[in-house]
Amino acid sequence: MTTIRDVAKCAEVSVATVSRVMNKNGYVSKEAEEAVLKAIKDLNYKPNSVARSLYHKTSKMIGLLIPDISNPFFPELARAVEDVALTYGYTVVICNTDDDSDKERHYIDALKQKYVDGLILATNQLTMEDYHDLNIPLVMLDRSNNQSTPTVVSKNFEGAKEATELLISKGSRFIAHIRGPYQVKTADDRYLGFKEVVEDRGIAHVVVEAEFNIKSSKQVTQELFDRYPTIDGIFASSDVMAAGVMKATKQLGKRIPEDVQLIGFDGIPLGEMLIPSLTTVTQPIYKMGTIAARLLIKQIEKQPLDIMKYELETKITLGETTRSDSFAKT
Amino acid sequence: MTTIRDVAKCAEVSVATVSRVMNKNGYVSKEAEEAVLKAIKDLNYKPNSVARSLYHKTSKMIGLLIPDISNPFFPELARAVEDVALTYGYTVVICNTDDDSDKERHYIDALKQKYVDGLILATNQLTMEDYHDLNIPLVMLDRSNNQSTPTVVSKNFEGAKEATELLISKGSRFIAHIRGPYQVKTADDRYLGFKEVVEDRGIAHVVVEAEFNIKSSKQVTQELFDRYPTIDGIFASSDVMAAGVMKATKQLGKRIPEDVQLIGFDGIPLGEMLIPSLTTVTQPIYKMGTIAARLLIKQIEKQPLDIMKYELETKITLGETTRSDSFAKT
DNA sequence: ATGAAAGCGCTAACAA
DNA sequence: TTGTTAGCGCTTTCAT
Repeated sequence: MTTIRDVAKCAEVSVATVSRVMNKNGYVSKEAEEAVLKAIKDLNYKPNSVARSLYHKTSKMIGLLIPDISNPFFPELARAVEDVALTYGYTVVICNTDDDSDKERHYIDALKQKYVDGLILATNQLTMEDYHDLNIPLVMLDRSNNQSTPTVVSKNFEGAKEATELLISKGSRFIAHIRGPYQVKTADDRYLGFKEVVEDRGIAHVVVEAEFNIKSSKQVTQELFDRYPTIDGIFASSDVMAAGVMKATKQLGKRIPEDVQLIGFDGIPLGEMLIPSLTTVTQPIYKMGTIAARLLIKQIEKQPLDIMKYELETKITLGETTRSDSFAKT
Repeated sequence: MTTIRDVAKCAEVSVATVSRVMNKNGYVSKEAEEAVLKAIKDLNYKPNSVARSLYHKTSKMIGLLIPDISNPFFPELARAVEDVALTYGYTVVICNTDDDSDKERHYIDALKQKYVDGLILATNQLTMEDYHDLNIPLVMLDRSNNQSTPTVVSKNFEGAKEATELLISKGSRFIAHIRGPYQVKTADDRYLGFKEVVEDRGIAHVVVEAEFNIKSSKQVTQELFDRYPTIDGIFASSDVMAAGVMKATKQLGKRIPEDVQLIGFDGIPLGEMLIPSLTTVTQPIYKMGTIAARLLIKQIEKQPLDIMKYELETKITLGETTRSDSFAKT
């Protein structure tokens, strides 16, 4: 590894001068600068970022904490964060917490010891106090929690309302909502949106809980139809869950959308791949990731934040799991 | 941030002693050790890994270079690598290269400057010489390239043969293979397996190229049926591609598996979510990731490698896109 | 058994 | 304009 000393020797100047030309600060004569630049090139010198980190107490790294990269909601988010980070010269470290507080704590410790410059939290098992004590820039992504930390979420409540209204407008009269885990804010907001609409409209409904995976939602759906065979509309709290619903209804011999209409939430690529393709509430996932990344980098670079809480619009993506002709029922 | 000096002061010993108890080497008296341990606990001291890195020229970080985390083949791989890394105390940095050599080079440079201990390459845009010059432990994952670097791949050639044979045994007589890009070794091997079987058996066939994404394969499939309406079997080089095939056939009014049988490759969770569920050649993706990670860590820790090239078995997963009754044709 | 001090590669304050 | 040097937090050699 060639160091700054090698460059200094080669260019016949001091290390300070080399440092000055690299960081473009301080006075350096034209000749000295050229000599240094040439030496850097000749030796193919790359400054050692560890040494830099040690001095500056920063690392040009940001941590992204997510529950599980295998869950198809997260790769796109991660990709967005990385793309933005790259353009600002940051490296992102993705950590899978499995919604386990010990893992989360472990990763946070490890990252702090590496002087990470900031954290994007798409998971939250710790208390806000814990997070606050970290004393580094933070952004909450997808799972909001409090007011004081910059947050990026989509309009889960409104999106859920629209989803429910869509099912009703297309003729569903007994609607089930498969909600996500109780602790998860996102799942709660969607549930509340659903609840408001069905209650307002006086629509028969039932709510059951499932995990955000296909297996759980499939099983829950089976039990649901066991008890309530006349359900004619389902709002699943995520697209992956909706896929589970489709599996279950297929097995039960119910037709989608003729017998049961289905709408998901998220708008991940999977939805389009399904047959029939999934009607869903699309979140701007990539955009959420980019905003979160920019918000974090702004904090790191001590720029003022104009907006603390981004609530992004969702939009309905019409697929084939809802009927095209309103009110028709086969 | 509390440093080793604070601990030393608190325990009334020198920093050398503190270092000794942390690293469990050198002689330390019982009393000194206890005092230090207590101080560490009291101050909630966490050693600074950047300083450590600077001295040791290692970072306990490994880099994982993949084309794109949004491609559903990679999250599980990444997850496996991370799980293993975690148990050995390593942090993994995932980098999306988009199969772009500049990006790959950029990331490799950035990682080297951070003293990453090793790299897992699930992408390869650079020459073997470039990789070799890096002079750090390497593992090639999924995309093998040469002999001298430890490699983990699955039996693409054999898997492709089995896939093709399955289609034939279940009655397909005019088979299309949608292969992946020419430069990709994996795609080549699968193509060669296909070719061997159809030629040996004298089965009518056609091969077209597509990218490893749904859009490309959908379009290619449409063109395929335009020219060869009598195709009755398709072997897609990946599951995502197979999803594209399903989309296209649906649109063309062809039934799967009655009119056309379909088999994919990979065994990603998506396959099961599809309706009908996908018959595919399942690779042990998670296992590949864990082996690659262990192989890398072994090298980093200077342990001998007993096997340089892992070629893992694939297995056929029967879904609903192939017929259950051989030779039956509706 | 323990401490003082040099050094990992870099930056910045201070001197010249 | 440039060089010398202390120091970022840690490890390890060399004295003691």
